[in-house]
Amino acid sequence: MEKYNFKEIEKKWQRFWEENGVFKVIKDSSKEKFYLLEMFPYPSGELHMGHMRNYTIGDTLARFLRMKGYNVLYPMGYDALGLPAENAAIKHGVNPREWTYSNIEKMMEQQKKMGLSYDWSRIIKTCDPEYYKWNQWFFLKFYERGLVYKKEAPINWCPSCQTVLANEQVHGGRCWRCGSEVEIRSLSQWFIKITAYAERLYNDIEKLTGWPERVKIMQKNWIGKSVGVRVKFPLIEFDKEIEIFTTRPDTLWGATFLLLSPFHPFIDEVIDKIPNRGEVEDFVKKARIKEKLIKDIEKEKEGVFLSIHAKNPLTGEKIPVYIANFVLMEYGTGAIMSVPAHDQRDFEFARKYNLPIKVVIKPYDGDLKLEEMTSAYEGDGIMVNSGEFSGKDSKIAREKEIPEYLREKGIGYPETQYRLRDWLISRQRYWGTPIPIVYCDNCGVVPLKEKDLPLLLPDDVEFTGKGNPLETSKKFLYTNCPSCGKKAKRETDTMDTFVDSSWYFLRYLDNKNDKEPFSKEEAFYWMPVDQYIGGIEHATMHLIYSRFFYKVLYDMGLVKEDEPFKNLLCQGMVVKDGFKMSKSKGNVVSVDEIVENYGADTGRVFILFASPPEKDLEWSERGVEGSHRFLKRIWNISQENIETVPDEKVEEDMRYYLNYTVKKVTLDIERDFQFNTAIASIMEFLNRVERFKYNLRRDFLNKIIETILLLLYPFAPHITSELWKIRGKGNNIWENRWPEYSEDVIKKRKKTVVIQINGKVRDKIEVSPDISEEDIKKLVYEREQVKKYIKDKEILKEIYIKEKIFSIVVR
RNA sequence: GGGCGAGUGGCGGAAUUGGCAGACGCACGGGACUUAAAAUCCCGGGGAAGGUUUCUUCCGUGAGGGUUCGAGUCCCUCCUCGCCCA
Repeated sequence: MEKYNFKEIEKKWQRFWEENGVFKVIKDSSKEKFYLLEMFPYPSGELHMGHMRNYTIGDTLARFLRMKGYNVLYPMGYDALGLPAENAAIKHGVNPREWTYSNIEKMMEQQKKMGLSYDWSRIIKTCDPEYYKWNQWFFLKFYERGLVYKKEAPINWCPSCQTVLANEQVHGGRCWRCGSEVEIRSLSQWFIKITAYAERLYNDIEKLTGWPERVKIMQKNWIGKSVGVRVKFPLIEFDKEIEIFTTRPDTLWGATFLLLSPFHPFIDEVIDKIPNRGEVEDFVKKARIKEKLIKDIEKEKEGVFLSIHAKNPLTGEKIPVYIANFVLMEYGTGAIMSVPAHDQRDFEFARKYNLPIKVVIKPYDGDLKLEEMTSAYEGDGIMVNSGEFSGKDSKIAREKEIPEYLREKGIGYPETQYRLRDWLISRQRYWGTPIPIVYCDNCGVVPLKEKDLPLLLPDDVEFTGKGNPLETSKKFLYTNCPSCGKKAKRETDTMDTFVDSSWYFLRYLDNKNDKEPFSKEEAFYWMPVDQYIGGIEHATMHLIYSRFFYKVLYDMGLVKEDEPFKNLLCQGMVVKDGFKMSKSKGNVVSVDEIVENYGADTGRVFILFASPPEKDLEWSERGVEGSHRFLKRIWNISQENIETVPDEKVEEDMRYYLNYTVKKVTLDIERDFQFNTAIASIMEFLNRVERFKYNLRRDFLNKIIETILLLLYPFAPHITSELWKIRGKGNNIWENRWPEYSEDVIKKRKKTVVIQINGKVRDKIEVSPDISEEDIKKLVYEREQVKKYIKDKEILKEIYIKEKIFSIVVR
């Protein structure tokens, strides 16, 4: 018997799979399809353990499902546009294109060494013009549908580098390269109107029955639907109204001041008409920068009086208008009414600036005294001091009566607000999809013609770290207007890379199509994705943008349903010594190292065995060795030539355990992707087989070993392929059907029934299945143990749970 | 502050969803093989007390209480940690 030479074996089978195109798939309506998708990686140049975990889970599932008879689409590609390539260009002077393509090569190499069974012929790289052409095509289609528009929006600006910074390039309010303090500037940028789909995105979360609950909750929070009213507060010093949005119209009578966001446009309108101009300007300037830069730090509630008053439209009271740093311009109208008695933040603000507090809701079972309040009462109750609504239940009144009343009086109207903002897709960067727009002095903003796509990224650009490199390309910048033919200038913004990843799963279906992004026919066959696997970090952005994109495609008639991902699995992180693997922590274990030292099969088995997929995985070198030992035992037992002395009793037992194990492994994978327990039961079975192998008929032992190989194939494909061949079973283990099990054999087995007396286990008996309660009762009371414990006692109760437990209560 | 989730041996983790807690693996201890070590194989194990040769009893799933013949699992209160949103 040869040693388990995993290096040679793995290389050999990987070559075989590739050369024979074993995992290529095509549309085949005679088979049930299964679209298995993993989140495609950014080609940073090296795969990390998180990737390996993601792909190991996917590949195991893919191989399992193929044996189950599905037509499995299992593709891979690269999310290849984006900032790091450009950073490398600035730092090391390498061309982003070369840098990216060489990284892709490296990563593919690593993925192949893991033995992943992708259909590589379907590969996509988003930086290929053949790919991003369709980003541009979608942009034009969305434009036609009124889903794309341009507007002013704030950006991070480094005054020293003369460039726009992405949020991740801002470190502690400073430029990541030169350390200058970052400014906020306003720039005209492209947006996609995702808010037009907010309601559908929100409601359809219900359809996502195969998604983890927490992801759905995160999406709901992200979309942030709230039902309320919009109310107009007339100003006293100006002939104007301030509009506010509130979900608590039942507290309108308690609004004792108004708060504006520091970004509220009204501030600029009145700034030179107020007495405390300097103070206000100061506050606003600081608040605007802080707001953008230190988003996640707990903000001290601060404000400034605008020297203006409004009139509460319901009480007629004169109330002051303040600017406050915690009011968001992005949400609602950028202005809120403050009801300090019934909102904690307002309460704190009122106390700090000595503003009036007015109680308008009392708890159902008590009183609310202003003097005694130490915090706001935010619950529901009985309305007081609220004109004709006094005495009503706040919860009931705000649903319908109050909004209707406001509408009648012309004060306000019901409205639904979303936290979700339109999607800003403009990036002032080179390594992205050019936006297919030109600016013409005659015709204004003109979209390119479809036939002129793709609009290619030019090569004559300079990477200096200053400004947008695209602006340095003479070839790119100037063109003729598609409409009038006169000289025109191109848009130099490129698209957010989330555009690329919003539809990539459709391009796999038809990656060589040069007439359309994908054929409808392929999409109708393969979509939706049956199982999507990836990290939880994409719970909101990517997964919302993709859902949105897909709904638009549905409206365009390109796909047959309006949700792209039927089932979603979010795998946990890979940690070591309690921390996420990272360079800064110095606890990184490289994929290459594991494949080199133990083999891909060992790495795969360890990753799947150490933890269930959705939980974090603690990396353990010893654990890896354990998995390697397990494979060596498989290697050895598969090739042993032993003399056996069959024993019928042993064989009968073993027949049960064989069937039981097949069932357990099958259900563990199918039910919940419980690969860890599936592998554990294969190990358990192997332990038993080794103990009793001398007492089994040779052909039965062969069947057992071969079943183990089939069960193990999805987890450890190389070693099982090799052993299958060595045993003379043929070249292609993967062409076998997944093992079947006999429910009959499992059922016929004698069952152990536990006997409990007063809740304590006192004895156990073996019974044949389907034994009647009468018979089992007889057996139970014959037992010495039972007699001992019930002697001289009164039997109060007997409980029998079929084939499990017989419980007696005595006194 | 709000929402969600988790807490089980020395460690990673099991437990058919209310029915023998700790499967499987790691680490550990003992033994076999060996000049020796590695590798491999076999045996052992939650804790405590008694018994003294493998048997008995008690305690035990973050803490406390409850429901139940029976709770890691269900309910209430609290503590700690993680994630998301403020």
